[in-house]
Amino acid sequence: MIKIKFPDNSIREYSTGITGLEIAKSISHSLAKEVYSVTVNGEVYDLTRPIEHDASIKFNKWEDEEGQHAFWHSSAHLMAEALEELYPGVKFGIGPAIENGFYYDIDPGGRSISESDLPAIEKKMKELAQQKNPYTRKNVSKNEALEYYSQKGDHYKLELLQDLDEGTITLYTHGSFTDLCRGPHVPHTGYIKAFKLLNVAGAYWRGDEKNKQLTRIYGVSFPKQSMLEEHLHMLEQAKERDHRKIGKELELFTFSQMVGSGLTLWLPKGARLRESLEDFLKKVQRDYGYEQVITPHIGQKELYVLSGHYEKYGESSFRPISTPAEGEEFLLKPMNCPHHCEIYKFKPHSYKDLPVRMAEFGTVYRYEQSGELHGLTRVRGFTQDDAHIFCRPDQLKEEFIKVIDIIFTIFRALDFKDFLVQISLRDKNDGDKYIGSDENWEKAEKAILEATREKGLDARIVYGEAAFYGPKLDFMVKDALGRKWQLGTIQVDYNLPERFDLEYTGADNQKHRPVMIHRAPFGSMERFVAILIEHTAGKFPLWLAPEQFVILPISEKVNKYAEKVFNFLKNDDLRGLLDLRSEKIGKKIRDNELKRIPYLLVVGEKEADNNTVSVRKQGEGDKGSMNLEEFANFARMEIEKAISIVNNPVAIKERRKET
RNA sequence: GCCGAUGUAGCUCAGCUGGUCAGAGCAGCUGAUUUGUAAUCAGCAGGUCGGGGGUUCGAAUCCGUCCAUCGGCUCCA
Repeated sequence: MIKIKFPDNSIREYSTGITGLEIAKSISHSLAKEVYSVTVNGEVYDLTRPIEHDASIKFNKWEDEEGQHAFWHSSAHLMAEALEELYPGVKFGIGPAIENGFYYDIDPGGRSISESDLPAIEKKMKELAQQKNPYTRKNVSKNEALEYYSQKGDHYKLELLQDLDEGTITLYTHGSFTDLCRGPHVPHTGYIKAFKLLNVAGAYWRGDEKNKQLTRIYGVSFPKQSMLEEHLHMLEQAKERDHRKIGKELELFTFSQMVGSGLTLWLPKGARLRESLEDFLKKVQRDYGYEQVITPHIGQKELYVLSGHYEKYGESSFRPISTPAEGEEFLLKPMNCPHHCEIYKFKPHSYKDLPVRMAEFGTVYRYEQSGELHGLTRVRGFTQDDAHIFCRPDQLKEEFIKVIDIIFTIFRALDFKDFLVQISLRDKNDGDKYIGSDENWEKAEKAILEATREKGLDARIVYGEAAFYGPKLDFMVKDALGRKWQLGTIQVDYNLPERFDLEYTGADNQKHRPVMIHRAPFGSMERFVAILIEHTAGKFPLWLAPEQFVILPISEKVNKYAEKVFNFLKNDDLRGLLDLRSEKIGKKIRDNELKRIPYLLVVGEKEADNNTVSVRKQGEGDKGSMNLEEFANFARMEIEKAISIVNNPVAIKERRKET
């Protein structure tokens, strides 16, 4: 007999060699139907794998990552079996469960598999699933495994086997298919009731472009058909929110073959949106003691050789621009920091001047590979909401806190409620990788940790993820569909001050090296606008909407009054339109709703008589009537409420010092 | 860059196996309509079917090439 301990600390006795599934059944049949794997003393087991010793166990249901993982991984194997039956001789790479489903990398030999082949594969999978073939686990010696795969002629699996240790190797078999696999799997293929193969893509073996390209088939599966349908619906919704689609519909931006791919053309409405974001951040930054600077789009090649960026971006990016002068070369700037360092060097600095905070919406150019381009999120020219803070080491923590405040202000204004924070520190065992003294690193890391703690951030700390030039703090937001996006970043840099020989004079009348902080709360305007579009589905908050209101006269008889309302509101600093078309009111409402204009103001004879507007809010319908001043105030309040700055005592103190 | 797919009017798309196949809806223009909370009606105009080649008596339709766009290119057996 063995003792099994459950998560609630209760203990039950079972006979040795009992399986997870049998234990689950002994508790209740409904439980047994809901579990997909079982964690035994921290190791995830198949439900059908015997438990030989006393153990603490935890059942993994669909809600548990380990449960989903086993389910999707089993689905990948099911697909592999189908592929082997349909395409005899196919070779297999890896087939893991991923965040939202699974994939398998295969080498189909001379054949090519395209999306049109997926239905046939799905059909075969369905057939194999209905056979309810058990997934059986077998411990094998390395030699046995090597022999199996050399016989099969699958050199990918043989390569994988090279890296595995004797005694840890297991094979899983279901139906006619055997795969080298760590497991765990669900008991049999019949568990996989609902699935869909989503797309086919090329993927390099082991992710290395020097290796052969395999065919990757992505899929997703669920224990119930309804769950699959829900998931597919979610994917549909994501498609509907695609910033490229909405960007076109709302006339925000476009690309032109003539101008070049990856080079954004901001249309008037998109430019207005971007401008509102920039104005907002400029205002916030002014309050936090930043100074705007403006620097050119190109710089001498030597500048980037000095900064080290030439090494990183020079060869693989836009080629240097040569001039009629012998040996003179310029580079499109891939980063703003070298320019800002030169501004810092314009005059000597005292410790009393620091920190110096320099901000610029600086446009940079990097040559992304053609296949990497993607809407606004991956482009070849983009504008960073960049700033560099040059400060003393003892000011790091306070500066971090202020940047965090700025980022919070933005998140609040834009309604990003869910976000994750990651602190990337150095790996102390890998000291050679990093530039800067131990003492400085110590200080910087401590500053970040304290700043995040003081701000009450629940940050994930990752060792070894720091850049070679300094530790960093990253923010990731979750959008309305729960997708994660990397946004703002704050990075400490010891490297550039060194390379540019930046200095300040300390209280001791000695020269000291300032520390630099790079930070970009939005990241880049292009990427951020893309995220914002997908987050809001194009229904921007009032302060950002390119058109904030539209006046809809019921008939020509009230056009004069409509114009009066329009002029009144425009004078009140609101942006809007006047829809004088001779369409019926229903049509005007529909068209303007589709343009996602926040407020539709219907005016007819009734409104003209009373000096009012009938307010209709985008997506919400009729809100009743208001008089003109009332509506203007109402709109102004809504905007102010959104973009008011988080009250911050540090910022206020700073402002006083500067006046 | 690589693998696969796609590329027809401003937009969304139809056009199967090559022979009235150059179409529809929306948008645009013109006219009628003067309208009360998500599409009023009619007419007109719009494309050398991504570019440039080839096969063919004949190509949007087949082949190869270039360009662009889309899905991807380690979340490790």
